Amino acid sequence: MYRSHTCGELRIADIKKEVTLSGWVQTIRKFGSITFVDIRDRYGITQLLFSENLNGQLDANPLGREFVLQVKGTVNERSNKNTNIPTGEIEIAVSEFTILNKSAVPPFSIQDDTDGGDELRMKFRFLDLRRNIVKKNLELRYAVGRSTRNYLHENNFMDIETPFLIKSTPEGARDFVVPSRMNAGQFYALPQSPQTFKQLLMVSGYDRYYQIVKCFRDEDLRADRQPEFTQIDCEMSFVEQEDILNMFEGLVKRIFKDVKNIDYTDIVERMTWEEAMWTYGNDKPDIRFNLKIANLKFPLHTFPKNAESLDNSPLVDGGFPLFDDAETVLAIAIPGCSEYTRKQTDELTDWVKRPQIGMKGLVFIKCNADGTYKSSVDKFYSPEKLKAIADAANAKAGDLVLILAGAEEKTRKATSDLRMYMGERLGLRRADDFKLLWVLDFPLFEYAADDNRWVARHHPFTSPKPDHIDIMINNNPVIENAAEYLAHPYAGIKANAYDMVLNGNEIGGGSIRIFQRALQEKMFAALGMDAEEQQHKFGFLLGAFEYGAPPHGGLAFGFDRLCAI
RNA sequence: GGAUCGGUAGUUCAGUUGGUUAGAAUGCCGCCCUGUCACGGCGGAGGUCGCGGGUUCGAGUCCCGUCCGGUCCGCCA
Repeated sequence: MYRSHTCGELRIADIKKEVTLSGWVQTIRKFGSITFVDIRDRYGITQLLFSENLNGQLDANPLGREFVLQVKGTVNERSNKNTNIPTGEIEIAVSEFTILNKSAVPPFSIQDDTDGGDELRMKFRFLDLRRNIVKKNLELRYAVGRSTRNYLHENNFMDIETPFLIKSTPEGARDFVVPSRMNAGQFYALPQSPQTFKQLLMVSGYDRYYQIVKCFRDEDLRADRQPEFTQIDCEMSFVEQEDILNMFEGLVKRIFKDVKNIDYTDIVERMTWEEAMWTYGNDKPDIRFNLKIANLKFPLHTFPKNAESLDNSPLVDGGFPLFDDAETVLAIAIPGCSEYTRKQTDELTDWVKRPQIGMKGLVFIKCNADGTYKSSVDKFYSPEKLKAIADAANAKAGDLVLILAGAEEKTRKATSDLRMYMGERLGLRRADDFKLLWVLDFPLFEYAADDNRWVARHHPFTSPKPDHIDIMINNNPVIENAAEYLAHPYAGIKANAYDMVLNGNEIGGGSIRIFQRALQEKMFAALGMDAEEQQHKFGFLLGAFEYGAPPHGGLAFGFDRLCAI
């Protein structure tokens, strides 16, 4: 852990040189008249050797760990004293030293493999930041930012700052607010994203804009979500979806090259949102591994629309009440796991029953190597039927078929989680493997059952697919019966919106925007805003659209998440 | 707002069915060791068991309340 091959910028070639250096002392080991001290500076850790006559002076100082030392000395080549073989490392034989400052005993060990817990390290963040591993993260973040700026600059994007103390545009997350001194009782909002500003910049003719910018959303935390985060925010004019996809997969490939020296030469895969939900149960699938989901019963509302009728379902004749009553039955064939023991299948059952997943149980079919089938539902199904189900799940001999049944949304999410868990368990989610994916054609609207109204899935400035605009304009958004919202025309309207997914993480998303006042008004109306409210909240944008707003679109990457991955 | 797990030495944690003086590792302090590098050896200091109340002959352990932290759901245009 403390081994170093360099000292500052010194190399083996610098042996015998006289040097001066300063740093934090991390460990001290004494052997009679010799003392070894590991000193850490911005380049790494180097060992100092204090000889007999200096030892006393060092000894005379009651030193805590992590005090600051400046030393003068000579660079030595380190060797194994028994064999006299050089180790390829260097050390400084100290001739003179000054203690620049002393330190209290640190509350945790300042090493890569620290004993400090999260809370303690955050309290003493300034000590945590001394750790090499944390410094490496900041360096990586800097490199990603630099690479981004270089790429966007070379592609004629311009970095333009937008204001932080702004008018609240309440839609979506809760705003952070700042009290105004000038207008007592009134508040500024902090931007949730520079969305409307960058659209105004497009109207102004700055047709390639970007900004690496802080955004603020006053929502509860998650492991990968913070109230204050950074976006790579971009917007372009006179473009279509295809232009955006090409430009920004170029950015991510460039970051891979600059930061990790990875040549991402594969074609970035694309799939529609419906396909992603159907095949992976998730709008941000990890496509590093297969384990696709088979839909044994009801589809995600008619997708794929004309592929197979429900009569072809292996479950159509019934026989097992749990499946017969379920809205959705989903299966995953796990290759080569038919030999799972009772203990292992029980483990999986317990896993899906955890509160986080919340399923009541797990049905499995073992597709034995000899062509027979053994399942947890043997008493409900004939061997022929089991074979039909296994075939529908694309299982081969030697596979284990896992089946979940229940309400559509919950079951699909649980199956998706189970897929990720099995991928992890089988070692298919390799950390050195990177797979990019565009998910396209998201629904424009989402139904908020609590409020009995439509909300924008992406944001209210997102343009519908061109051939869906008519549907939107010619239908009333009001739903009479909440239970039948899926029959409403709005449920089928797709957006010109896209997400970039990396290894199962949403790293960026965006859309082609609405740029005509009439359509934007229709969109606001569909979300339940009357003319007065529209004018009050978004009058500035609607007004701007009247002055020759160009077609435009863009996207934003989650900078922190991208760096984390 | 809801569910769930946790809080014990500086730190990371163990602590059985409620039962003697609450332990380990590491860190810290002292002594020993002339090439260590997760050094080694010997010794020592270090605890309001988050806080408050209750049950009991007896509470780190059981119950109630409360505070703090993690994870998940809601939420995240």
